[in-house]
Order: sequence, then structure tokens, then C-alpha cells
Amino acid sequence: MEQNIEKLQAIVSPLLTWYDENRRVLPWREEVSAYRTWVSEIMLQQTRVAAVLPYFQRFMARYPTVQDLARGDEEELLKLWEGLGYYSRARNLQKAARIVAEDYAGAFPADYKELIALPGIGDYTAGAILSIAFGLPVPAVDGNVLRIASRITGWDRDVQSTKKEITRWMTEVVPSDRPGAFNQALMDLGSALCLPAAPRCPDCPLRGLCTAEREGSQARIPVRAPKKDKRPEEKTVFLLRRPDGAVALGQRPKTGLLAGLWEYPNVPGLLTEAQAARQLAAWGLTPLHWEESWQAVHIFTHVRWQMQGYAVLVSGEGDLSWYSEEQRRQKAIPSAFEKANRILQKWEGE
DNA sequence: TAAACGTGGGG
DNA sequence: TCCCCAAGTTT
Repeated sequence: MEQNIEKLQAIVSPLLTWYDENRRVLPWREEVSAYRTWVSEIMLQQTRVAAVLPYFQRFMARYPTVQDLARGDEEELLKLWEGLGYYSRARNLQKAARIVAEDYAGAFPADYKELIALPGIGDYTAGAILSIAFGLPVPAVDGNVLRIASRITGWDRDVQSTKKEITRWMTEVVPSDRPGAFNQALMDLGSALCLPAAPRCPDCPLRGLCTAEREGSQARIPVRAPKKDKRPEEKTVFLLRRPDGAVALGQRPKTGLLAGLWEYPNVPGLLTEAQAARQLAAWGLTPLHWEESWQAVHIFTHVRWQMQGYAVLVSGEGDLSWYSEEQRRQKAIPSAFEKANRILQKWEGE
């Protein structure tokens, strides 16, 4: 074990040197504060840097301070978050902002236990904020660190105990003079060179210090958990427009998948056009013109939606709720309904 | 502890 | 087209 810590200690200096020359220029690195580090880390959870960039910029323009976020409207926040996924992150972000604003007078606590008590902040994010924003020598063990540390040490045990073990090692290894740079260097190395499938070992500054590279075991380290099956779901989605331009939308339940976001009316199963016509009648609507139909698949982490879509011009109000273009602009509709969104955009452009 | 929780990009 | 993800946290 001690040997693994020594292997990791050996990478600190060459990694920092590499980082100083190769670090990515990122908006949350240009100007560092606990608030900005926190927001960026939440957005980056399970999300690529390129996807985060535009969201981060818009977010900071709209909510420059934690007080602005605390005072903000949740519906507007979700609209800003629309398309970024894992929407509970946005809700937790605001819950935490309100706690920081009220209980901490707007100043993030530089304390692991207090940070981790905030909604949405777990072990990794607390470590990232403490090291990057507060300069404290704390590890921030994410997927990159797991991958790099297990390869450096040649750790090929199953994934169960890996994170705890590597966190223990990294606690000893994080340099107290540049903890934030060290943690971010690991992220950049993991993103640029120490890739999951095809690591670019010949270009790596840690070549010669890496057990996996020496043994040629990069491909099987870290050991990955077996992938799980996705539950198939079939649904029929209705893009319904009235002659006055109003479109039917519904709000999803407050819990579960895409909680609280808006969606087009939909029912379980793949309906034929005749069945869809009966569904419209059941809602109390009269079809005036069947505009178009489509098929779409949307893959979530654990569910696969197979969708049949119908775009119909209808009359009546029925049991549904109708919204004008102005009202729709303020509602967050997830990417799962992209096809319908696109058709609607086309209509709005006409 | 394992499952739930999104999305867009790359191979 | 399909599979694999990417700076995890919550329950």
C-alpha cells in the first residue's frame, strides 16, 4: 500500500510542470471564487467541458453572485439549465445557494463537513472547492483521478473498494503548496492523454512512472463495472396546435425522470394514426389537419424511449393546457422531445 | 449498495 | 447505427 502512495508522490512534480504548459484556458479558471468553482463543478458532473461552456457563461451573466441565484426563480433557472441534463443539479444548486446566502451570509464555508452538508455537494465537489477555491490540500477524486491513479499504481482490483482506497492515497499525495493546480492537472491529463479507451501513453509526462504503461495493462485498468440494461419504454407523443397558435403542454411529476420539466402530451404505447385519433377524441379534441408524423428514440442512462409522434392541428381545449409562444419560451422542455421541438420551431418560423 | 438521474459527441 | 461515455450525488 505504502508503495502505491510513493508511486503517486512521484507524479506530483512532473504533472505540475506539464500542467503549467498545457493547462486548458477555462472561464472558471480565469477568475476564481468559491461561487464560480462551485457552479462549474456542479455543471461538470458527468458532463463534458464543451457542453458546459455556454451554460456557464449564461449562468454567470444571469446570476453573478450566490445571492442572485438564491433570489432567482426556479422555473427560470430550469429554463437556463434546459438541455444540460440531470436537472436535480439545478434545483440543488439553488437550495444550496439559499442556505449559503442565509446561513453563511453569502460566503461559502471552507470546511469539508459544512460543504458536504449542502445539497448537491458530495465528496468530490467538496474536495474540488476546498482545493481550487480555498487552496486547501484536499483530494478531489473523480473519474479522471480514479483512472490515472489506478493506472499509475497498477491497481486492478474490482471497482467497489477502489474509490475509498485511492482517496486515502491521494490525501497523502496532494501537495500543500498547489493543491488546486494538482487536482486540476489530473483532470486535464485525464481529458487529454490518460483516456479511458485509447490512452496516449507516448505523449504522457508520467511515462516511466506508470505501472499500467510498463505492464501494458492500460486497457483493463481501471476495472469497469458491467453495464446494465436499459428499460424499454414506448410512448406516443402529440404535438397539438390550435388555429390561434397555442400548443398543448403538460408538466411532469415533481419527482423522477425529468422531474418538473414540461412535455408534449403523451400516452404509453405506440399508437397507429387511427388509435391516435381516438386518443384525441378521448381528450375532447377535434383534429382539423394531420400535419405530420415521426418516429424517434431517446436514450437515457437507464431507460430507452421509443416514440411515435403525431403533429396535429386541432380545435377545442379538451382536458389539456394550452400555451402561447410567449408562454412556451419560458418553459424548459427536455431534449428527449427534440423532434417535436424542432417541428414546433419550424411552425413558429412560418 | 445499487439504481436513478440527461445529454451530445466520438469511435 | 450503436455503444461508450464525462469533473457525481442522492436515495
